[in-house]
Amino acid sequence: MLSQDDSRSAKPGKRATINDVARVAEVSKKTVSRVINQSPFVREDTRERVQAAIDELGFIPDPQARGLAFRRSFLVGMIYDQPSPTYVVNMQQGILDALKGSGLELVVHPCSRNSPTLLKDIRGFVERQRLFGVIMPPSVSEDDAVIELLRELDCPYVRIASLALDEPQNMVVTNDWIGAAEAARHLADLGHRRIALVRGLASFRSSAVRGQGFIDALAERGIALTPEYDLQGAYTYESGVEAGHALLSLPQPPTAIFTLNDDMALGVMQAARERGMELPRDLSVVGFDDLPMAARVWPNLTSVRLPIREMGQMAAEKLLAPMRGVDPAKLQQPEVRPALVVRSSAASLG
Amino acid sequence: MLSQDDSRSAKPGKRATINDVARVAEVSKKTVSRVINQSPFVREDTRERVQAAIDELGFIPDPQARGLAFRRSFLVGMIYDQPSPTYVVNMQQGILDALKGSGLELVVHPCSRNSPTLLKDIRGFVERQRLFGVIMPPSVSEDDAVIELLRELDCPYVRIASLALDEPQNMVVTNDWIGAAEAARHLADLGHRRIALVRGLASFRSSAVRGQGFIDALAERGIALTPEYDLQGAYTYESGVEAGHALLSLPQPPTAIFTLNDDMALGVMQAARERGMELPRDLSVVGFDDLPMAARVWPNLTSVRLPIREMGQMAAEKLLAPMRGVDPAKLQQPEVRPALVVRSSAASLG
DNA sequence: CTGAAAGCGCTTACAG
DNA sequence: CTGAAAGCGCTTACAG
Repeated sequence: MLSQDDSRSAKPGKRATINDVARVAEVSKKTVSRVINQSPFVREDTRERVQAAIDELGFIPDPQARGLAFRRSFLVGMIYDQPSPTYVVNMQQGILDALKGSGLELVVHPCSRNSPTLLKDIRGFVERQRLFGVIMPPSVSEDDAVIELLRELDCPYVRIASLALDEPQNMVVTNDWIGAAEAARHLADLGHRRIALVRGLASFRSSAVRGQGFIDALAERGIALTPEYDLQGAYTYESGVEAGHALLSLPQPPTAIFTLNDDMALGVMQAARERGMELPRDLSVVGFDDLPMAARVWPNLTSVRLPIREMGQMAAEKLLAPMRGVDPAKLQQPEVRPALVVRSSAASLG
Repeated sequence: MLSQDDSRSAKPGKRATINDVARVAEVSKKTVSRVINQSPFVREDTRERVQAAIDELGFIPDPQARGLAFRRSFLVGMIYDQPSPTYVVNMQQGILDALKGSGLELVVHPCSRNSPTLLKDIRGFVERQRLFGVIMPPSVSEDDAVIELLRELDCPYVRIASLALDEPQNMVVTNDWIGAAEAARHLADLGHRRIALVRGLASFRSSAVRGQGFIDALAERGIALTPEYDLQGAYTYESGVEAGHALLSLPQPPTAIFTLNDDMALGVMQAARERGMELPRDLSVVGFDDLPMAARVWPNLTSVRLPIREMGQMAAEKLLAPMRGVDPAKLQQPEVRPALVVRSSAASLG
C-alpha cells in the first residue's frame, strides 16, 4: 500500500499534476489551484511552500484541463483577411511577443470578407475553441457583423484600425494619417507642387484616413489636391499600373505621386518605365507599408512604415490586461507612430 | 422533477453536450462517443439515430474535453525559422487547407535555431499543449536535435526539406534541384555561356541541392561551372549585392547570374545598377522563390517557384493520415514540382 | 454491438 | 485563509 503511494510520488516519465504538487506541499489541490491562479487568499508561507513544490516537480498546469474547467481555452485567435504576408507575419510575431510566458498560444484564422460563410466560419472557430480572445487587423476589424457576432458569443476582442471604431479597451488605433502627412510634407519639401494621390480600396477605412492626412498636410503647404490628381486604386499592383498611366497621360502630368500602399507604388513605377521615363529623375514616387521590397527595388522606394509588430503586441496586451488585473481601458500604451523611411525614389524637383 | 428534465433538454443558450445527444438518441454517451470517433462497432441504425440527434442539436464535441481524455490536443503546431513572410503565410494557408473540417487548429511557433533556449522552448510548447503533431519547413526541419526531441516526446511530425532526411511518412521532399536545373537550361537556351551561381547559406541543405541541380544541368549542355563563378552568399539581399560586385568586377565577368533566392537576385541587380549597367541588356538574372516582388520589380524577375501552399497541405495530410485510417507512408501524394516562371530579367545574349 | 463506472487535470460553489 | 465535494465534457478499460 505504502509502496504504491511512493511510486505515485515518483511517477517516472509522467508529468506532474496538481495532485502531485498538493501531496508534496501538503496542502489541498484547491490551494495549489489558488497559487496557480494568483489568488490573494493564500498565506504567504503557504504560497512559498506550494511554489517550491511546483518548482521541484517542474509542474506545468495542463491548459486543456484548465480550459475545460474554466469554460474558456488558452488560445488567442488572429482573424485576418490581410493580403500582405509581411503584415500578417509581423503581426503574428508581435502578438507572440506579448503572449510569451503567459501560457497562451496563437491560433491563426485567415478569412475572406466576401465569403458567404464568413460569419458561420468565425462562429464555429470561436465557439468550438472557446477562444480566450481574438485579434483582428484591417479590414476584418472594420466589419460590423463580425464584431456583433463576437459580442454575442461573449468573446473578448481587440480591433486594429486606422480609426477609433470601438471603446479604447477593444482598439489599437494606428494613426495612419500621420504617416501620410509626412509623405506630403516630404514631397512638398523636395519642391514638388504637382503632386498626385492614388488611393486604395474605398472599402478599407485606411484609404480615407491616409488620403485625408495627405490632403490636409498638402493644404498646410498651400497645395490643393485637384480632382484629376486624386485617383481611386485598389491596393493592387495592377491598379497602380493603371493609375500611373492615367496620371502620366494627363496634359499636365504630376511630378510626384503618393500611393497608399507599396504595391501600387511599384505599379506606378512600372507604368512610368513603360512610358520610357527614368526614375526618380522624371517622377518621384512614395509608397506606404515599407514592405521588404521597398528597400530592394530600383530606385529604392521611399515609404511610410507602420510598426506592425508593435501593433500586434499592443493588441495582445490589451487582451491580456484583465488576466493581469489591469483595466484594459487604462493600460498605458505608446501611441502608434508611423514613420517615413526616406530612400531614393522621391527626389528634389529639377 | 420532470420539468427539470425538460428544461435540461432545452438548455437555452448553452451548447449541447454528449449527454444531450445521448438522451435524445436514447443511447449511452459511450455510443455517441463511438459515433464521433467513427468506431466501426456501431450498428448502422444506431449510428443513424445518433447522427440525427447530433444534427438536431447542432452538437460539436468540445476539443478541450476530448483532448483531456485523449491526452492529446487537437492542435497542429507549425515550428519555423523561415525568414520569408511569403513562405510562412503560404505554408500556413496550405496547412489550413488540409485541416479544414478536421476539427484541428493551427498554432504558430516561430523560433531561432541559434537561440540557446531553442530545445527548451520547443519542448515546453509541445509538451504543454500535447500537440497533435508538428510541421516544420526548412531550416528547422533539418535540425537533428529538434527531431530527436520530438521523437523523445512522442510527437508526430512532418519535415519539409529538399532532401529525404527521414522516413516517407515524416517527409515532404521538395525537389528543388528540378527548378534549379530548369533555370540552368533557360539561361543556356538564351545563349549564355558565362553563367555564374550565387549560393545561399551553407547551413541550409537547399543551397547544396539547388546548386547541384544547376551544375548538373549546365554540364548536360556542356558548360562547366568554374570556381570563380561559384560564389557563396547568405540568402540575404546584402550578400547578393556583394556577390554581384565580386562577379561583375571579374576580368571576364559573367553574362548571366543565377542566385539561389530572390533576395540575392535583387541584390545582384542592385550591384549591376550601381555599376551603371542596364538590365537585362548587360546582365541576365534569375532568382529562386518567385516572391510577389519578382513580378513587381523592373525588369520583372524570372524565378523558380515552389508550390509552398501545396507543400503545406501535403505535410498536413501526412499528419492527418493516421486519424483517417490511412497509412501515411502509402498516402498517394503528388510530387512537388518546382516551375520556372519566365519573365524579362533574363534575355537572350546579344 | 452497447453500457455503467472511473478517470483525464483542473476549477467552481459551498463550507468552515 | 483552507478544504472536501461535485463538475467541466469527453474517453479508456472493463464487462456483458
